[in-house]
Amino acid sequence: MHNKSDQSIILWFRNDLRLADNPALDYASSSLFPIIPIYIIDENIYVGESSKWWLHNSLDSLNKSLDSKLNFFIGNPQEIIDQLIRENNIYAVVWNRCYEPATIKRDTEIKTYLKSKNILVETFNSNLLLEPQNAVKEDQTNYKVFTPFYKKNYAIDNPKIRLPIAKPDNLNLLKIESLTINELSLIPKVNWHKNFKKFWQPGEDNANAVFNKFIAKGLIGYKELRNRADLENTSRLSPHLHFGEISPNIIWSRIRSYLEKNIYDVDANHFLSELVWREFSYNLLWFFPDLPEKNLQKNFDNFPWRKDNTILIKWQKGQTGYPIVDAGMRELWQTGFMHNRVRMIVASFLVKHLLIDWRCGAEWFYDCLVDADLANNSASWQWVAGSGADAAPYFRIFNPILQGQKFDPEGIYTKKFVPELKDLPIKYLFSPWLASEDLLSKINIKLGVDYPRPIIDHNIARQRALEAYDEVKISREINVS
DNA sequence: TGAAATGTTGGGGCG
DNA sequence: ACGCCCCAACATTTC
Repeated sequence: MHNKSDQSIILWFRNDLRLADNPALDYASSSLFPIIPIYIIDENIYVGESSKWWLHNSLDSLNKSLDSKLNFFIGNPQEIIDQLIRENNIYAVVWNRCYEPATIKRDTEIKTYLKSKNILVETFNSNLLLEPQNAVKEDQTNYKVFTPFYKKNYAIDNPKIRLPIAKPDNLNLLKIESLTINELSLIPKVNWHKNFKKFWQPGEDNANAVFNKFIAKGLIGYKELRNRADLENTSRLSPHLHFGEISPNIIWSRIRSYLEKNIYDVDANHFLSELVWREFSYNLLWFFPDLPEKNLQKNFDNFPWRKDNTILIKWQKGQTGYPIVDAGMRELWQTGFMHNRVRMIVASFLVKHLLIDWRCGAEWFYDCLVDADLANNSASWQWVAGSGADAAPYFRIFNPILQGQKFDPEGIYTKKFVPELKDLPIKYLFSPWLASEDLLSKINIKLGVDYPRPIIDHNIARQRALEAYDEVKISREINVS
């Protein structure tokens, strides 16, 4: 039998790779037992390629903040933890909760198992302002429309939204036999991500620096300018949030104090509403675990998607012939990220112009985005497709020419990622096929050679999409009657 | 968190 | 001076 004085506590890090405002860490540290911090690569849970790059760097950063005492493992978490409790005198296992269907199932089983072994298990909310069960309607069912969800649950002074917890000091950490970070083999072998480090610096300190920069430079004018692809008014916090390098509570409380100066500040309020969209996505995924695979609205099950891999690949590679679409897809490939407005444009283009299943787009995004997040990605794709909650109406078809003109008015963003068009006057930048042969040859562009002709005519695609969506309308009428 | 088609209005050119 | 047409400019409706 172990002595009580030998006991230690296992702190299982997951999507909470930070020290500040980390309830599980706070609990472990207050327990006064030595902490064995662990991270497990669960090979049964799919992580996108860009996310792996981020994860490696974020873990590296966390490990440094933990005096290089983070213990890495690969395999089945239950087996790994089981071995740890057999080899060590473990008082408790603690973690912060995750909300993806596969993770919920896994964690529930582990919790049951550990309890059967008489090991104390404590879990916490570190990742959401309100957990899904705590943001339901009076009849206990979940919200399907964003605005009431937001208004009823996310008043700025809602006492149910926890204030951030300070970072504990004097951590007593135990290093045990485990893998090195490089043995996790997270860095993808193909070096397409070689430039990511120019755009992104993972880790808690960097997350806070990005947030500070946003408050100082991006927040004023945010409501309108967040849509401008050529400006830097978006927060770019999404990957930091996904991996838990910063908590939504830290963001919430900071903006809350900002609002004390002017509670009606439209920019700060709009920024908070975007944070609540994240909560809404998690809520939807919680109550509809099939969200990543199945249409939330069943009448979309009969939608006549086109299966055309050649077209899909052209979209993925940024070769559609619509410069704003191609710029976005190339930004994604080169940087692991895409501006939010442009995400909507390329998604609408795939689903409505090309009539390709939103799941194909979601899969590509999930693999390419450093901020890939099952809840946000699934909910947002369904929103664009029209099959989701509070979705974009089927008839809202973005015109990729007008969207380019509106949200990249000088073409700076587009020309950055589609440099072959850098000399094309703004008048034709978003519709190069309208430029004269003469003009095109002056700037050394031959359409179809140096830059593709449009993959499909906008007006034809628009008509075709409206007709396809008619079938959804008809099947809805059948479902209703 | 649209875009296009259609409708309305009002000023100016012109017979 | 008047009515008619044209057509921006704006508003409304429809997809």
